Amino acid sequence: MEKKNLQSSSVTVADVARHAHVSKSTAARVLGGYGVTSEKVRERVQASAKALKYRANELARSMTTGKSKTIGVVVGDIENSFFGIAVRSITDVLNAHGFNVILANSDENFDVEREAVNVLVGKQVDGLIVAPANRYEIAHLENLKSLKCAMVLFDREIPSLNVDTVVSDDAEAAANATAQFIDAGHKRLAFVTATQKERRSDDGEWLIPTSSVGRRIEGFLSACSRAGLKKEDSIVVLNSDPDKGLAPDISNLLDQPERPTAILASDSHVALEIFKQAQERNIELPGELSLIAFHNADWTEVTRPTITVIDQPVSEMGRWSAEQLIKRIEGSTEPALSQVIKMKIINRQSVVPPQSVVPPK
Amino acid sequence: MEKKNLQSSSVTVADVARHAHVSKSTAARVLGGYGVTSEKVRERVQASAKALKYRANELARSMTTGKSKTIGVVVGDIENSFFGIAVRSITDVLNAHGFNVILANSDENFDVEREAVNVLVGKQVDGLIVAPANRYEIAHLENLKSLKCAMVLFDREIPSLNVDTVVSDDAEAAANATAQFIDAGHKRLAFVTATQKERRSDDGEWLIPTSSVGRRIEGFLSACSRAGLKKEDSIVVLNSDPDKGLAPDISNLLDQPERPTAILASDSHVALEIFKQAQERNIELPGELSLIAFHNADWTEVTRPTITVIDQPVSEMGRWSAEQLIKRIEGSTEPALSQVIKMKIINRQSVVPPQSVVPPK
DNA sequence: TCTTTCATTGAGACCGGTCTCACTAACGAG
DNA sequence: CTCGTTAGTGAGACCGGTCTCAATGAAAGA
Repeated sequence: MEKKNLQSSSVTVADVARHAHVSKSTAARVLGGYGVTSEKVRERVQASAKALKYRANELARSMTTGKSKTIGVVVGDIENSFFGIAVRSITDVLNAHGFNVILANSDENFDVEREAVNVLVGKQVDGLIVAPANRYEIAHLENLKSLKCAMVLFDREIPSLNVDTVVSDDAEAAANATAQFIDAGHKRLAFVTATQKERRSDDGEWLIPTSSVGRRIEGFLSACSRAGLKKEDSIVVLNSDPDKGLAPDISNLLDQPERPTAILASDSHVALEIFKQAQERNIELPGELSLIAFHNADWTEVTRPTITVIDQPVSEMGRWSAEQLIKRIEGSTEPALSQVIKMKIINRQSVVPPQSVVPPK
Repeated sequence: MEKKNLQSSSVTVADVARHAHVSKSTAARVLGGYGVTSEKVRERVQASAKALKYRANELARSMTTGKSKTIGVVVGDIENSFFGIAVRSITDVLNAHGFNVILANSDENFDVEREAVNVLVGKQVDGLIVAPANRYEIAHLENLKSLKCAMVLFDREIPSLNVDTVVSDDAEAAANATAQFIDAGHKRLAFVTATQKERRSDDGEWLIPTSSVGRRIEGFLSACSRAGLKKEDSIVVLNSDPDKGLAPDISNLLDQPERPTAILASDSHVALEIFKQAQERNIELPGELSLIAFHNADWTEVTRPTITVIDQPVSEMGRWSAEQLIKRIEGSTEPALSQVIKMKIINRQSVVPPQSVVPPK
């Protein structure tokens, strides 16, 4: 009553101990829930804690235990519903196991990602779930292996890292969707993504930094060549100028004299932009343009036509990554797992044979 | 070379100091970037730090400084694009100022929210941005006022808390949208939200826990009564069974013999469900049913008809909340601000006079 | 040459918990 | 009655940083 005129600054174990007339050690045992204490003392300490409105300082706790009960999650862009759903399922699983999530957006920029990873490691996260923006820039992730920080890659693989990874079967799904176009009679196809290509590799080729997109392109191209399509009839549209966004590239694609009759969109944002621009140009869907989109976005069921999509089991991927991370944190030492979750095509109305081969009724 | 056979456990200032042949204090000064050090020593310490791959332990740093450089953000559901955008803009601002974000989903459940807030405070966050799920349950937030933890309310106000708050002008915008329906000749209107009503208050009335939704309903009802609409012609549809979701409630609404001719949807999810169910029932939009939705979701531009929306400046709200929080953390003591950000209606094609008053051409 | 000043450094307390270890008292066994 | 065992407690080191304060030594002024 005469002491403690400090305004509000936090109440510590020592304060509670003093109030309950026990040693700091004993109060800590009660409040920390470890060791042994007598019934009598326990009640007394708890009463004091309540009276003083004691709150444990988790930072101090983490300092000594070495466990922060915090996980870093690094995604491309939380605004994107793909990552929104992923983060949701990840946090649900982690929270259920007593972990909290520090969220970081890489903006699909490698430098931002590296910085984010460093900060998170500095904050002593127990683990990381990362959707790496660039499969060719992996030094910052490689460094983690020497630390006690668990890691799971989400949606994008980096085989050389040899670390737990969950992806969907991007190449196969893209190939299947492409085959569906080809089976319907399409001869000029495009794959459209908002990803940019990057620095030439040693052998002079352009590289796709985002592994999932890269694999989709592989699938698309292999299905095209398997069907004997000419190279110039299997168009891959990338983002040519990040400042302007993808819209100009889609304009170019739709305005070219021999525009494709079928497009595979790498995500729902891309599909929406294609849909919008087709409407503006009075390009009739699906008659003049067939469309398949990755990601079963909610709105793809209400457009006319409804849109055939490749449904990514995002929640399942999120859940797997979180559960696997927890296993690692709990000490699992099994060899790195690579989980591939199958996608399935949901057939709706946006794929039909190209107009030219269908005689008008 | 003879010591330090510890496998990988972290390198500390003391280790660096030893390696550089200086005291712990001096090494700490260099690595922490405070105090004064000579050029020579600085270089030597930095070289040692690099050689040993030193990484600062931010937890330890936070312990002594009392600043964790971490902010807790509690939203209803990150899967919802409204919150997705909000979190994005919040993290952008905070990251730019050196803060990290711990994300928590309340699922619009008060108990979850309270628990989340407690955990975050335990983790010594420097501040909190909260979208409180229940404006009548505020004890957990009131407690924070005695702590050194800054707070800003996002999208939902609790006047009695007297804390910085950013909201949009929900009542006014709802009233304007409703007036637009009425001006077009509609006489039977509905407001639809996924929120549930809750425990009767003392005077026997049902309460809407989500402040923003509550204010929208107020605006809707006051515009209705101002226009002289009968009470039974101003329908408010709430979620009657959280387990089943809102779909059955929308079914009921659309299947009733005298269904409304215009609906105001409280968010884009609700609007999508209404749109979908109207399509299933061959209810023609906008002829048989006019629709206005809160939130300018990307897909509202590609449906047929395109949907008139109330555009919420979500990013601006997010930015404001983050900037205001930073001001508080930096010590601002100005009286609590209440920022109201105006929404504006984006007129598209989904509002027309009701079919019965328009003679078919 | 002696004192003063200032820049630089080192020693050690501290943050708020956890945890090891020693100590006490009570109990049952021999 | 003495000894070993054990439940319960307290003292104090420790985690990895920050920060205060005193000590050192060289340069500058007298």
